[in-house]
Amino acid sequence: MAAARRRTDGERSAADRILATASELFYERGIRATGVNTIAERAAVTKVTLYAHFGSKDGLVAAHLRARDQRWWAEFDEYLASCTTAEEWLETTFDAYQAWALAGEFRGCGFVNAATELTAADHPGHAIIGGHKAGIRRYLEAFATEAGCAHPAEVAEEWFLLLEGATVTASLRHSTEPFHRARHAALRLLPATNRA
Amino acid sequence: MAAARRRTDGERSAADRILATASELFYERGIRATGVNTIAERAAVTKVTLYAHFGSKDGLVAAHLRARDQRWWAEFDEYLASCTTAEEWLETTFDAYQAWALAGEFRGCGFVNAATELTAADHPGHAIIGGHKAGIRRYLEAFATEAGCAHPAEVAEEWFLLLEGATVTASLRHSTEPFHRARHAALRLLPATNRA
DNA sequence: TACTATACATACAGGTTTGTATAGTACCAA
DNA sequence: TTGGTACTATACAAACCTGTATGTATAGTA
Repeated sequence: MAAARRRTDGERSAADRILATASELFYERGIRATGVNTIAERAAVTKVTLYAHFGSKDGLVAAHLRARDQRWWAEFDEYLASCTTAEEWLETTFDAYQAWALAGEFRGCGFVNAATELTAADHPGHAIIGGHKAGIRRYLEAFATEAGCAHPAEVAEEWFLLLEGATVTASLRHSTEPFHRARHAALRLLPATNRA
Repeated sequence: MAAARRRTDGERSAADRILATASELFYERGIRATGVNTIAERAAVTKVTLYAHFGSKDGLVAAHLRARDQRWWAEFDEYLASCTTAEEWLETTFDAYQAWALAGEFRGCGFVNAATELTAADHPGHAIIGGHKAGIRRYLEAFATEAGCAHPAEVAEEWFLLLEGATVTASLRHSTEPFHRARHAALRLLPATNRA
């Protein structure tokens, strides 16, 4: 029937378009609230193509989470590239979260939101989400170790809890002030365990 | 056709059964994932009765959030009834959260989960959720004031962020350890702002 | 006795969901 | 020129969704 339009040079592949569209809609509207029909339509792709690439909606959800994880680390690393001391890293981490919340429609952590929607305990997404969060905690622990904390794992965990709490609260309150407050608390927790 | 079975003495009304069932399923499976058909069936009630009482699914969601808020405060107040000093209140607050996470299937904060599912910004649920969280913050601020903190609002907010972060993290990790860690951090944040 | 409230049963409308089946088209490389 | 890849278009199955229409039965109250 209609033509399979030949993809011109700078154009993204169908798979790329599907994944980008899905990531956007899954985050902004939620996973259950976003149907594959809508994704296919917005990506200017047929449902057949979508299923050929991702197998199922759950497969697309997993791919979305993997892609989001990659994007997250790329942006985060770039944000922290100029830091030198551990204190600077720590502060900039909270600033990075705040900047992220200011850019575009903020709906909290996409991984946490996905986890609450994926009620099937064996969904492949849960492993990706867990890995993402574990990675952040390792990152923070490296800061704490570098800062010479006596118990780096514990301080890192406390920073992590502040970041998670600030993310949820900033989303609910439509404000970035919680990140500022969390940063303040994190700095106060740093010397107390360590070099007092 | 079949009888409208007369409710015997100790038996709950249809409305009560609907609300209890909905609260259970909305929390355990999520709001979008729970259909009104399922709720009616599990509550041993017809869909017509459900709609007569709550008007719409959104109406039922709002009623569920209101009821959950009431239950929450009742349990919380009871848990903190025996406390006398502000420090004791603070510690017991974190213990109460931990105990809550241990009882039954823990899926994080039902209000936060609901907020991420209710993508319509004008859904009546959002006001209830916001009120619930504001109430907790006020409670914490009262502790901080009683403890003689110089900046009670700010310390209370930091405790609040720790509680929120611990709740999300405990849910994702299927562990209550985050509450223990959060309590530890909260206590370290108490004297630092205040009576140092 | 008459009225009202509450709940029942059944059926359906109209839409959306995920996923598949079938057939046709455009391009590239051997 | 032939075959493979990547895609399009349309149509459908089967289940589920929210919400309503219609009629019936029971119990308390005036």
